[in-house]
Amino acid sequence: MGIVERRERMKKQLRADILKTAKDIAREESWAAVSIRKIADVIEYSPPMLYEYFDNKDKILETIRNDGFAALHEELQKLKTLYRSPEKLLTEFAQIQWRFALEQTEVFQVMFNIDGANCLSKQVYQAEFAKLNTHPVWEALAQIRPRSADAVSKTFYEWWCLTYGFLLISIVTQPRPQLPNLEPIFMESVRRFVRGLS
Amino acid sequence: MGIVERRERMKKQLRADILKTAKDIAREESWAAVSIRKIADVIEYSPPMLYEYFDNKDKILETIRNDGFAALHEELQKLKTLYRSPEKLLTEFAQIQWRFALEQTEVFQVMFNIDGANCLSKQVYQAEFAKLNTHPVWEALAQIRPRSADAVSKTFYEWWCLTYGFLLISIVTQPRPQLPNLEPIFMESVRRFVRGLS
DNA sequence: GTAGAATATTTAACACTGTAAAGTGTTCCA
DNA sequence: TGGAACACTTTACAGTGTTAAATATTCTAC
Repeated sequence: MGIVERRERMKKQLRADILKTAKDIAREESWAAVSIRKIADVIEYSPPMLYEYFDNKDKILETIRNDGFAALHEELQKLKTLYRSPEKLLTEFAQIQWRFALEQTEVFQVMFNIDGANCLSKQVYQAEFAKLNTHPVWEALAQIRPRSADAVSKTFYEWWCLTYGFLLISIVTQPRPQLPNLEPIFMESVRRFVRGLS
Repeated sequence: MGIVERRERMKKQLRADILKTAKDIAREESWAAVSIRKIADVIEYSPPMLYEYFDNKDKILETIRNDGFAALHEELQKLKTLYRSPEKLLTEFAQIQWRFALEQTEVFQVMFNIDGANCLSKQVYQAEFAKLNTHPVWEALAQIRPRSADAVSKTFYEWWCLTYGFLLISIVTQPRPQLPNLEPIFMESVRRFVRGLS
């Protein structure tokens, strides 16, 4: 009775292929160039086949967006087990965010709707700001400077804007030969922010 | 001989109408919903007529983007005559940026390629980072903490990422009605940045 | 092993999109 | 008044997301 299992496995594989192909095209061309027909062409199926796996194009992007946030969350959980110092956790996570934006720019573009990536489903942001007090970054901030939950949440939002905002601007305004090495500037900003907390 | 002048005037008007209509549609629906045909419909001309005024759709967005940056530059020049204190200039400008992003969100979206606004022509960013030492914000930063030109330019980039990054994240992640609550957090971040300079 | 049901997949079509070429008016000057 | 210049529209093409219908394939039951 391994037949249904094999089918299930192939379905999962094809679904993953769709997502990968979308990202590949976006990386090599741009998100504006990503079309259902082009993806179908690469995975060697007819366009309507994609609708067996995703309700519509937007859901494809939504999946990539959610996966992106999930991947960062995973990294964050790893860091939590690695470092006891909340300051260290924050700067290390910022470093990971930088690498992620650099190495998987096309995913980052979807996560924040920039440069042609346009995904209507935005409920992932609400999720990011729900149950804040269990978020490792929130915990780290509270640990560094214990205050009311609301005050910590404010700082959390500042952190969010500082790190992701920096990356967004850096990606969108690229290429920018005048300021070649932005990573040190980014990390310096982050460290100053962390220092300024206590 | 007022005929050619009248024609010239009407051409200019129509050009402005195209830009305004694009922004109107973007504001009421989204940038994804802005199409040549829809604009043509509103200004009551056939679609190809638009190509007498703009080479293509991208040029329309590019114009809106450039106009947006130009508008902010103008405000900045005004501030320069109003305030002697560089700290005051910076915080006041941040306030203006906030209001601009709030009141002309659709222009802001084009300026930074977010939420469906997708404009390929990015040379305005290069222009923003060229001749930095004449930029009022650069001057203010240099005045507060005089250092090497490179060091000031670094700080300028941090300022840019802080303010615009904050606004980008706020626009992208928040459903509109919640945005006003964030202004104090934004301004607080800006003031802390300015304080940290000296 | 074959009929029929269930799945898997494709073909064809619709209503959109940006844009170019060709055609039609309309205005103006000699 | 004829013809050039200009203003503008019609038509068309290749592309988009998406749906319904048609077809091919696989599996199940006899």
